[in-house]
Amino acid sequence: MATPKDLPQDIGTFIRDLRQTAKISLRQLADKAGVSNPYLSQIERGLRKPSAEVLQQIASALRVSTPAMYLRAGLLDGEGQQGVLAAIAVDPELTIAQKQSLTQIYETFRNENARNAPPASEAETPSPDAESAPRTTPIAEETK
Amino acid sequence: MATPKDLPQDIGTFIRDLRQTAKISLRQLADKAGVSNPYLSQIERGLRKPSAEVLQQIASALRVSTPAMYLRAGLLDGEGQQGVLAAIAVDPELTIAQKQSLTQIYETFRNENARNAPPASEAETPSPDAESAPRTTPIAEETK
DNA sequence: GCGTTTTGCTTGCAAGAGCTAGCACTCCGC
DNA sequence: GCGGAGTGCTAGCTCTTGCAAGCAAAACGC
Repeated sequence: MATPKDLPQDIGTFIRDLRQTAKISLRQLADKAGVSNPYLSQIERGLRKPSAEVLQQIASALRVSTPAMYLRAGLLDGEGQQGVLAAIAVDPELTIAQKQSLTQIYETFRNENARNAPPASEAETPSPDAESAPRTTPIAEETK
Repeated sequence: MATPKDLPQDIGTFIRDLRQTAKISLRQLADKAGVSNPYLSQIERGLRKPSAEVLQQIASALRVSTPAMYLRAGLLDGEGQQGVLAAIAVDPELTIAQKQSLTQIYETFRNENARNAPPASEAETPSPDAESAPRTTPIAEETK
């Protein structure tokens, strides 16, 4: 497994930024997320690499979507094409057949567009990051 | 952390099913995924609970989307309705017209499912298993 | 000043992830 | 029969994750 040193500080910094934006202490977030506060401290400082479950718990406590947290941690890709297929795959409202149909239609569309050779400049969308941030609802925790 | 015993066997069974559908041996998949074959064996039998990174590697080797794998492992929720529409909206590979078409098809499907008000017994379909499998391109590995 | 509370961090440990070395078994060709 | 190749698994090991116990410093109220 990759050592925490190989991991960009992003996820730790990301979590600390969100926490500070929400104006809650490390202990408050740890309690809310159900992880120990020393461990959360280590995560924020990049000394430990949290599992997906821990990330999920922290995301929930910070009211950030799990995929956004995973994206930041490098556990999910931010490519838009994967996003649609992924979303279709996880949609509980679709039957299997419908998922297959949508996937095929989607891929047909993409093939058409590839044939038309769309401008490369449009392929680079930094939007995933920008989307994650505004989705965070600041949590003003009262002092205990 | 939850012990593997608490984890449904689903992810291990899921991986084994996909692997067998792809007609590759445990060793071939392990090599391809970059994990040790004993460990993959343990994962398949539910004796170990793999990290998200390992799941990602296995997903890639089996040509399954990472989110689908995570979903199965309980690392992602199946909240899809928002996800699909949002993903379509941000997909850089789709034209406006295509986005509209996909959106309409998606909503038609959902309306059909809502109208059918599927019996609760049918709503719980193990078919998601079968749905994921046919989307995997069978990998016929040559014997080394 | 004091004591108390809050804050973030250090340290040592247990449990679990993931590995290597190797085993037992099956199948095949000679 | 044999050996070789392929298969899935066992066992012991190292390292990492996440924790509990506790520390040092800052903030606060008296």
